[in-house]
Amino acid sequence: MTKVTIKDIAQVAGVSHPTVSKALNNVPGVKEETRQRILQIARQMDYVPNVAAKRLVNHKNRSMGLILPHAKGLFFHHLCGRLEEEASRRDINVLVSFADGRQALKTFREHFVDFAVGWFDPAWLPNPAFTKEWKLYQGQFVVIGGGNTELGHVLDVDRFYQVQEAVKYLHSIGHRRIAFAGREGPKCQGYIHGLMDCGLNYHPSRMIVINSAYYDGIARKKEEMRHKFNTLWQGKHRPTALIMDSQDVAFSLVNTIGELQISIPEDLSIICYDDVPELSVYPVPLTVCGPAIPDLVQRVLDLYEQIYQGHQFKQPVREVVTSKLILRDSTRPINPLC
Amino acid sequence: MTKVTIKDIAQVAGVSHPTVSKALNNVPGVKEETRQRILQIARQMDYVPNVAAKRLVNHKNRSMGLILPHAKGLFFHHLCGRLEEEASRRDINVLVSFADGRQALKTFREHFVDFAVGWFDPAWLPNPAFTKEWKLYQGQFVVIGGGNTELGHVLDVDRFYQVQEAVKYLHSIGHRRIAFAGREGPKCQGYIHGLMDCGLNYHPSRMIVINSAYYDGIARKKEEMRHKFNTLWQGKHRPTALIMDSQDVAFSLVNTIGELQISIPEDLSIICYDDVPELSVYPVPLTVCGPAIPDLVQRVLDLYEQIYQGHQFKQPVREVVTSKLILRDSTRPINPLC
DNA sequence: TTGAAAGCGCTACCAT
DNA sequence: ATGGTAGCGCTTTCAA
Repeated sequence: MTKVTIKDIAQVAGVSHPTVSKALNNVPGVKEETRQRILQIARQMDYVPNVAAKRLVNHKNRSMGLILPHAKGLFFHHLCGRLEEEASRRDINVLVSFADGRQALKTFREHFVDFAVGWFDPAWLPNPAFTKEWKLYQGQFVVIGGGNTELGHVLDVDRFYQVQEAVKYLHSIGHRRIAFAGREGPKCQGYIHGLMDCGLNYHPSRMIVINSAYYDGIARKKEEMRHKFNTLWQGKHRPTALIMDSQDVAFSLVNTIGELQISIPEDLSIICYDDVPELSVYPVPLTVCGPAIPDLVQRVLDLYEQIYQGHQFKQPVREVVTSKLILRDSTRPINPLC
Repeated sequence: MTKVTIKDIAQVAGVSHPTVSKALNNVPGVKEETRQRILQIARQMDYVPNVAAKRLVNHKNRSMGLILPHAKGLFFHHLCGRLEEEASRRDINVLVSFADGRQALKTFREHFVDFAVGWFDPAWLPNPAFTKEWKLYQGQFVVIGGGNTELGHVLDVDRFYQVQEAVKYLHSIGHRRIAFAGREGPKCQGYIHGLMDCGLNYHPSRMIVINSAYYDGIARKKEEMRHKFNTLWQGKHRPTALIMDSQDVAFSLVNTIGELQISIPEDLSIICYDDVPELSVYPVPLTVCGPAIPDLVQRVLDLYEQIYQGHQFKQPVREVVTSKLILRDSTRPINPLC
């Protein structure tokens, strides 16, 4: 099964191979009659263009790489699914890499993926190795989910604001003793500022800070949370509402809460950051905040399209994807004096 | 920012470009000293090989594509993480696609990923469109997790056997009324055959068949399960043990069980298919079966290495990755007469 | 409108 | 051990 090349077609058609190339690529400068004849012969001979040869000469393609260096949990899973779905509708190839940023970019560079979308921690800062690789990377680069960088476009997610709003909402329905569980970072800050905005005191014991990292293993994390939550609940600062900073915190903590015979929302109202479908079918459907994945995907694809069309930005895009609280059954008003 | 080629390296190193090529590819015939010097220069210049040019002369690059067309849930998440980790240790680029098989293969072809690993349903059969794309695909193709195909190598997972063993285990610790919840397929069959092997009657009402598909939404699935399980539990065939066919079934069902005030394992022993870490920190750590992700990854990488070395298989690999039950707290012996 | 020639980056082959 | 040259399949001048 020997491969058919444009030279073979040229020979059969009695023309030269550049003419075949032009005909096949709809390049003007070939008589319509000749073009049709060539097209037909190509079809008959089952010609398949050699992408390697094409790519060697010209480097454009519609593709996009998603970098998820420490993707953990369901949010990223849904993000991948949605992005693939929408991108394929627009005829864009999506490849995802779970390698660290530098390595992922290098892989994309090798494999001709010329538009990269990276999800990084809010605290992320490009290190020298990354910056170097970034400079080598010829394509466009978009950071979503935060991270401070001048290197590319940024589609940020306002964690701070969203948690702040969550606090305000809880306050508006009568809660005064509001706790928070999560890692340090913008969500944590949003919690504190939310309290201040409502004229509530921030009490350190109502802040459950999770230290264990992903690689510590899930068992360790769960143990840590159970212990800390129990201390809070038995202590004198028992809250009436709790904000959790992510879906995976909810995963461990809601169980712990159940074990302690605490009812949601009767004894404790809960709001969770991360708008993933799974949280809507918890034993009690959870009120959530955080960016809507479809919105995020839409913005990324719009940006891709602009860049693909060759639009020149005077300066990198800086945009914040907002969202609103989704009320479900895990929050309820309380008598402020109770 | 112009691209660095082997000619650029050759110039700097004061050698010819074929020598650079040999040095970079570990081809014998280059003095060790020269090789080292070239390697260092290549690193300093941030050289990235042009995979298109390599492909044009039929040369492999160390890359691997993972196809996860309908990856849902945590198992795939952990699979991605582990594969990336182990592959990067061996200097293999991993790219993952969430597109359907045909589209994913096309994407890999266009991006010169020359080893594709696809996870497909056990019932999967390549359709004509897929087969056509497969023929175009230059690289090697491995199916993991099942699917019947002659097209490539198969690293199967023995769902049937694993569930069968789970039934036998439950029987061995005294259970006689064993139920199953999941989709139709090999796991389901394994359940029935397991019962038969133990001399137990298969009773249709003890089989909770889940019909709702992924895209029906998680709420629908949970509702369906709750209803069906409740019917079983209130009926005359109330089981003492239950096998769940996947992590996402557990996700909904364990909650339902809790709502019904049923204690695990006191009232009901549970075994869940899918060996993911999350199941070890459920309110009660779950006994699980199913392939160990590290084993799966190891086998894939071994196969990759063999193929990369140019090993010619007389016939496609057909292998089954086995595993054993992991006992945790969700199963307990019962008095057979109880 | 057409085609001859050059060249993309790489490896293989055969000199030296 | 090293390098010159050819060629993979294609597109792109540029001259006819």
